[in-house]
Amino acid sequence: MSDITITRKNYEMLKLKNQLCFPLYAAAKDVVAKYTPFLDEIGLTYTQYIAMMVLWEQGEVGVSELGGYLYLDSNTLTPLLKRLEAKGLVRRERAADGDERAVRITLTQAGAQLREQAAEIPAKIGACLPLAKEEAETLYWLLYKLLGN
Amino acid sequence: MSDITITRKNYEMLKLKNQLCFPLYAAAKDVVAKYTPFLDEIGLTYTQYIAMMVLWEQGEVGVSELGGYLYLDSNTLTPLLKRLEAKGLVRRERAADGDERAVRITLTQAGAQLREQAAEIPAKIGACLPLAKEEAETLYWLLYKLLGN
DNA sequence: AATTATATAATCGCGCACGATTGTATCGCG
DNA sequence: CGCGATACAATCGTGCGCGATTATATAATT
Repeated sequence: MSDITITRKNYEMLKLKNQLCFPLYAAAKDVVAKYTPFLDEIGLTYTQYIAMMVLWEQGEVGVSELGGYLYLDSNTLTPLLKRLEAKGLVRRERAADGDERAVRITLTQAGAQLREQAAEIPAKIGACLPLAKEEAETLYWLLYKLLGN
Repeated sequence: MSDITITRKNYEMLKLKNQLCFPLYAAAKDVVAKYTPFLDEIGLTYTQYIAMMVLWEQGEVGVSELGGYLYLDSNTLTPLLKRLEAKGLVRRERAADGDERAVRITLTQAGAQLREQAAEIPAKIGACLPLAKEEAETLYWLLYKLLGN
């Protein structure tokens, strides 16, 4: 082993192509971008869409409960939910009887009805991702493992 | 098969847990968050860090060339590079002789020296990701396939 | 040479993300 | 009961991302 190898720093790991995080970062942006044309049709952003998905499934949630599903906090969710409220898709109200701190998010009729159009999207996205079914399942599994679940 | 199965819409695919994109989105944020304490020590954000990585490797790049590596455009990069310039890490200059449209990004001495501290980061990150080496390699490969490469 | 097309970076606007703080309500404990 | 700790949502500031547009310089075409 030469003196050079010993004394010089090894910058190999610092190259973009040797990083796991970079393709993760880039692929996440890329896939969200694939949603955009479909989400534009129903007037939602990607983050608004996943928030609506939780509401369609749960019916009613609190802000921090929603944040638990989405890995987001009130600093992101409060303005986002206000925008969904402005579009007439959700209601935000503090229970008059119960805990005055908690804000309950519920679907309006328009918000509930939007589910029907949204239901077309997963299949459309699946069709334009360049992964075989088995690869998608492996990726799904690895991502949840990376998330620590 | 019952009438209900035929007439009702199937919302199964619309559930968060059946989506591939959501763990991708969440894991990307989560891993970037793991970088933050290390990047704080050298005063960079994650996006600034990957921009510096390209510069450390390439020495000198144009704005759109950099965008080609990072999947970003001038609308994101111009203000980011101005912030790196304000920190004294890069220079932005139009060639007096050549193409007056192109902006060349070069490292200052401080920017070049920062590489040494940054070189510690990949190993630290690798150590706190809950994936075995082989899993990380599979994930890496699947992400690049998803990116269309 | 004049005109049109293309390339390049910058600018603008909006919606996230997220660290940090604030204000209020509820809970736990003595 | 009182009071400190905790929970909850909102607010604030900064930095991305990105669609859309703009300004200018270069290239291509007639």
